[in-house]
Amino acid sequence: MSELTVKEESNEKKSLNFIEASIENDLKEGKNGGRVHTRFPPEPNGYLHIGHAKAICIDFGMAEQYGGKCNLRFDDTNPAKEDVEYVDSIMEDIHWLGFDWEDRLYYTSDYFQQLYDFAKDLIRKRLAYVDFQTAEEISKQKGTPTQAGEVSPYYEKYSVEENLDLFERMNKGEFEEGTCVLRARIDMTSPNMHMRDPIIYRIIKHPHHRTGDKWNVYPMYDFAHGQSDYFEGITHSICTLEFEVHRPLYDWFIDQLKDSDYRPRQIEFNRLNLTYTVMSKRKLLQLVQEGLVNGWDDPRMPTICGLRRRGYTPASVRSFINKIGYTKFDGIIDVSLLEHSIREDLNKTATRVSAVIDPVKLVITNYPEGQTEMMSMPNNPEDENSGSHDMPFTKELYIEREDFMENPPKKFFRMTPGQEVRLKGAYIVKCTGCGKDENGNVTEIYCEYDPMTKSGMPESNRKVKGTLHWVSADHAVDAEVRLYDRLFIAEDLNEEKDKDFRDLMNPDSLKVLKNCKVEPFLADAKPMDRFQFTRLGYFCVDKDAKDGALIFNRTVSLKDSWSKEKAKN
RNA sequence: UGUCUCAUGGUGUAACGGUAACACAGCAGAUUUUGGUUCUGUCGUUCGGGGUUCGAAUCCCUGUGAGACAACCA
Repeated sequence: MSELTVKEESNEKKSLNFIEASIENDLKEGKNGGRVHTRFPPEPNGYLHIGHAKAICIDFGMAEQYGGKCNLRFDDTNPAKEDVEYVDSIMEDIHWLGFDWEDRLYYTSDYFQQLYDFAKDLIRKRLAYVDFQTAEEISKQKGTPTQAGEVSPYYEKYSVEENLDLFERMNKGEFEEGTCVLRARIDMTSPNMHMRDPIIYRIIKHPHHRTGDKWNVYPMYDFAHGQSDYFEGITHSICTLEFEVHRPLYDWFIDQLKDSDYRPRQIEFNRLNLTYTVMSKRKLLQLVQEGLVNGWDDPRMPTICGLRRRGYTPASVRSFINKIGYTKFDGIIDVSLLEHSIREDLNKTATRVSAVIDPVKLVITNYPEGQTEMMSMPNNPEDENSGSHDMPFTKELYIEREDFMENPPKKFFRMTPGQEVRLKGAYIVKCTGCGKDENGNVTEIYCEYDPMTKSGMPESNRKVKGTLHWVSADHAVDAEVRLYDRLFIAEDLNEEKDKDFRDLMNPDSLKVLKNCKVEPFLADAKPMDRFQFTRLGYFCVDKDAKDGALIFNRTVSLKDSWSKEKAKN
């Protein structure tokens, strides 16, 4: 489907965002030999979400736009938290979005030796020292944002040779986790906390998913990221705003490392927040682990795999990212913009089919018993080349229960006694009444059809207020339909600081309908196939579906002006 | 009583010293064999106070508000 249409939306004229402006400025000044080389650096400790999609689009997008390259680099400096499980899913998600790193797949662990050697250089230059204090002591000495830190008693305790020896012994495993660390020697009085002799190496005796038990010391993020950029020849290291305070440290290490004019530069943009959902890895993990959702790819999750299973197309996600822009303002995007993006895409591409999700029987009392007519239904009125498919029409049909009202409010244009409606693609019928059970529930609806109003006949052009979708009771196929709604009831979860986000979950975020009737054309639909259920919304076949057991996920409903009208009364 | 960053309609984003605009959302109407789509119209915006300038959303000062930073996480 539209997975392959990657570059179609890039040709529209747009003003430059601040990242593009700054890259173009670097280019104009001839920095780094006119190269643009970016990287996407996920930590393999969770699944990618739509916020990462934003990062992926800018990282790969800038490279593409300026004739450069973008590396994929797994930032695997903490073996205690990371796992190969995540590596594969991350690569799958990037590819699904339509981006490719070609042969440039790297791991920060590829540079462990270089980083280790660089750390020893710093020791030799007296710019790093081994500190045997506890985490609490170090933290206490670090001061607070408003109060300077104090110099560590280990600052000058050992000679260069002793520090070198100690660091090597740390790596040999002679010390237990937490007994000592290697710190860069910068400035304990710096107003920037990150410059107060940051820890650059700590002992972790947990096997690494790629290097096994080769190392007992692992570099911290700040000591790995910028240097890895440098080793790979990255020119623009684009990341989110919370790393802004780290930039002086990023630059400090690069200064110690560089031996030419080349230098990578960190640029920070605003992270994506969406209304009615959470975006932090920690909270997403919690939802999964506590069984509050059905896994990382639960269609209610803002994960890439969740959106995929929900029925979002890569093109729609990219178009959404394209609309929200990159700035330094920390705002929150209305999910309705995401929904608009997928409707916009699917309206052009999804085949229209008939499905009744809350069926009630409609009997056409004057239609011949046992007769079946095949009605031709256009696959997509938005696309003349999309063709059509046939749908059987019989005396007994199913229609939506909510499309009938015995005593309707004003502006109800659907089935009600005495009123004519059109059965889409078939005949105009007039409702004559309904049958009820002993509790007064409608069990059947009766109508008469006008044989002269079959679609295509001149009389079918008669003005009728309402058009209903239907399926033949004799031919309908059973299906399960899963209706999804927003996961949370609060618009901005960040505003609800005093509440646990789990208490703000929407109890109706998933409704499973088991007794749905779909047209026979759908009988052999396959997982991930996308459709528009006429008048209802966009749906895709869930991966749990099997032959003979159809399951559909609602991606998004159609816009519904009737429900708004109804709400007014 | 620190450092850094940010502040434009309800939500985002543009305008780069010269008429404040675009998208989404909302509202109203037209078209429609989907109460969908499409089309038209409409509502509504520069955080406050000073200054520079013929002219300020934009530059300067100041105030206010918001976010980030005190993990041996990334």
